[in-house]
Amino acid sequence: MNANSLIILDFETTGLSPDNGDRAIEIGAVKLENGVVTDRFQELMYPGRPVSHFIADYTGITNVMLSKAAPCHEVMGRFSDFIQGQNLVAHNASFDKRFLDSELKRISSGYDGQFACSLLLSRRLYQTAPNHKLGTLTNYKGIASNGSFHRALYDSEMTAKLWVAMLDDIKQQTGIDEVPFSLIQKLTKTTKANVGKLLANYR
DNA sequence: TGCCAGGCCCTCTTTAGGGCCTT
Repeated sequence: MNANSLIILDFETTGLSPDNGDRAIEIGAVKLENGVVTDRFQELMYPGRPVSHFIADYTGITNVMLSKAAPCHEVMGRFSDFIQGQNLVAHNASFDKRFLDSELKRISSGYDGQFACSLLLSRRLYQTAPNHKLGTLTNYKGIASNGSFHRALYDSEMTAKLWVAMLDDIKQQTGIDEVPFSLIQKLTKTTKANVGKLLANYR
């Protein structure tokens, strides 16, 4: 596993639950190496069924756009190659993990990285934020936004910027130069009340 | 036609319920 890089990803989908037949319609991801975006992945994919008005409104992704896209199995095959050997991050990772697992299972593929969740980390670090939606958090951290939320690549780019800001805050509070993935996992699992103590004792 | 999830996290909790996040 590459310790100095990770993949930040975001799915747009036909709905909330792959167990109910929902499918991915777009995948966006950036590779973050030492805090810098060094690679990108973005593709629409045809899910084999029309998307609802709600999803078209929510994402801006229409059935006409999807009718010209490659089918899910082709896109996910390419994305599987993109993420091999990398740890993974998503905002509310439990959602994206369900769709990643579901779509890769359909093509008998998988991945070897571990997931971290920027939503869970932000709840630990930014306990006074108005809420922990991606758009609110980027605004809260003064991160400039100049694109459309609810598109996969844009959301993954914004999650990457939030991620870098959170790592910078951890570095500042601990004095360490690099934040190991294991510390992220530890922070994500501890109680909110213990975050300050964990960071203060981590040197 | 109508309806659909799941993990986290708090609290008036743990023999439970409801809000927050993601599409």
